[in-house]
Amino acid sequence: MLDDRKLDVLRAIVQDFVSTNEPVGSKALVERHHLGVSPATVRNDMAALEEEGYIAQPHTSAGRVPTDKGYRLFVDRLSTVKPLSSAERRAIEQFLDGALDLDDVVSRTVRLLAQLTRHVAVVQYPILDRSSVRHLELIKLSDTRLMLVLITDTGRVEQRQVDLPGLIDERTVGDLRARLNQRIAGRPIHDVPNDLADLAEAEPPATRGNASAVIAVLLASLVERREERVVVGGASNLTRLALDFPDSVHPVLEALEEQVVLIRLLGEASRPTEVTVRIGDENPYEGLRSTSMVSATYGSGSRALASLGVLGPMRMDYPGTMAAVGAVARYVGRILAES
Amino acid sequence: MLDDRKLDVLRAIVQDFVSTNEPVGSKALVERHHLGVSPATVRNDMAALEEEGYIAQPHTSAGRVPTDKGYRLFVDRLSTVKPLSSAERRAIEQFLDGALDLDDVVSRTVRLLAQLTRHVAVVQYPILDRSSVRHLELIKLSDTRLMLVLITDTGRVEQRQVDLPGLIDERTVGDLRARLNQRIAGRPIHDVPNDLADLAEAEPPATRGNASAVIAVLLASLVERREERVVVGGASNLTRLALDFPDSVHPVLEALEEQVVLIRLLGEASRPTEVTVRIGDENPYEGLRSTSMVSATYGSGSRALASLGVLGPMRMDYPGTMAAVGAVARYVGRILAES
DNA sequence: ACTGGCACTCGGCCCGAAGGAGTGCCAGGC
DNA sequence: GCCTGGCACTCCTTCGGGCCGAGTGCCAGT
Repeated sequence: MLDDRKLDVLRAIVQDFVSTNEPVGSKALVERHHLGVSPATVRNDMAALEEEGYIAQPHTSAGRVPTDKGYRLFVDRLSTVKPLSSAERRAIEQFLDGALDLDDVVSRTVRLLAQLTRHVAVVQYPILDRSSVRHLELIKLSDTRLMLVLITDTGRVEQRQVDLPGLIDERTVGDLRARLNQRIAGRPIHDVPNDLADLAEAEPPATRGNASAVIAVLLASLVERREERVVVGGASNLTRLALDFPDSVHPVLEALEEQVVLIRLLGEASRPTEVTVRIGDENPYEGLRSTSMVSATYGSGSRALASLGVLGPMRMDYPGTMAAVGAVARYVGRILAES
Repeated sequence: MLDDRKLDVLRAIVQDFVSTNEPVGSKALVERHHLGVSPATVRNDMAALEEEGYIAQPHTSAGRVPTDKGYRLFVDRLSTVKPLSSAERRAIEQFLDGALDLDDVVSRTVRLLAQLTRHVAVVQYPILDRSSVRHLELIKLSDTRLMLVLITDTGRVEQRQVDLPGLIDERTVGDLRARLNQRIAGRPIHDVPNDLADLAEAEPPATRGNASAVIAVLLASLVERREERVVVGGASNLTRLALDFPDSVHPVLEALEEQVVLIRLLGEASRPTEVTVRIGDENPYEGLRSTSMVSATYGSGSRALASLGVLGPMRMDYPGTMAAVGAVARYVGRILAES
């Protein structure tokens, strides 16, 4: 049905359309790519490709434009990996190497991705549930109030205030801190609820109320932020390519403000370091029907921590973008593993 | 020069233009506002206002549009404070009351402001330099490595890793922690460098190297982030009003990504709770020449912590926006004072 | 000092013509 | 049987001209 030449034609159409943003015609195609056949032949192939739904005409007497399905085929079978230039490699290292803490890693990564791909970048914080406890700190604010600070091995810091049912002194705070850390330091957050299940009961009656209050707040903090955080950057890249969004960029910008949507999009990415592409109507969210998202999961070692990616028009340089997103994801994973 | 009626005319022009986004003519003016004079008279007034630079014509035979100077006069002398509706008041309380920690306060504030004003919201984190130390925590990661966590009274948490020149044990870490906190807990960050100036020297020789390393990192962390953090939200409001930006929204979006620009804009706001308006070309930044920023400083008590505000087209509802920004700033200040 | 009247200006919109890119199809050649 | 050159056709885009109407500035009159 689709012989090699037809696939070549499709590839050429995608490449030309991506670079010119204009429907590409048969004549222009044979001029710019050495297909070895005449425009008339190409026209026949195009008709076949259109029949199969890989390309479409904006109107009669216009050239062809790839459809979502066409881009999909291109990404799956027709594109070759484009290695990063050494300049890009260097940019990644220089950009990320001086990061001070997790916030800094994330914000630098967003800027880096946006600059590298010239699209909108989206970076998710390491998912709490996939991290481990590094340390739990209790700070006495007053006789009935503590501040609880949870630090994870990925560098996330969560803090909460705890109102205690009874009075507490420094000594007891210290004891409680020691006991809690003994139980949960180094443990996956996922297991913490279990680890602490019986701790309050084992506590001497005098301090049991306070201990329970602390544990309750701690456990609550682990689920509250289950809706994880994402950071977005490079939104001005949208307006640079405004022509590519038929219904204007407004719905896209709106989608970018819906954390939930972004998290869901990123969340569906696959295995660590593998790059996922979601094209046009493969997108679950209405406002993103004319966009593509290229994402990858980053992690330290074999542990997937969270995902990052970029969002752009369907007409994008898939090989280049995929290479950049993949490289950044790998590098971020490495940095987080080190710290 | 500008008698009362001319000012009335200017006020009417601003109000009409803000609500219709069309140059307003003399006839429409007398119809919609009971000025008590004929269109011809209004035309004379308009000519005078144009002479003085308060209004302008997009082209001959078009109505008049306020200039930057016209908006300025309107804001300074012609607008009356618009009290918030009770629904808005309630929205502010409901939105901000459940905030868990500082990150949460900031992100909720951004969303609240964007929703309330329907413009782009910008919120700055409390400036480190204006906060005080609540607690400094040292966590031993390995024999030569500590994590340093600084918690301020405004809820900011800064963390850094410290590589030590020598070995260290838990006991020494505890001692150092205690000594540091004794010196700086409760102190304004501003004074910390002074407070710690002689601490390293007073340290016993055996631990002096490590103590110096910790102090160095701590002091560095206080200046590194001197470029303070801001959070932006509601960018989709820009495209909703795309018509209002002659050169498209692109430069505005770009400016929004320049943290430095935003910080500078916010930083020039005035005294706590007072609302500042910067209109069009009063803006120091090129890309924001066709926007207005309404900002206010928030603080706890009399202490100014940082600023927040919204950015929108010059054609905005100044009284309403100013009221909203002011109210939110006051409320945020109150919340931070409580915690 | 205000008003009604009037000539004038100029952008927006509609329309039709010209131009051009691209297609589909067909008949002929390798 | 597949490819090619040729040709008629479609339809978007661009451009120019003419009409319309909103709005102005000015002037003479009250």
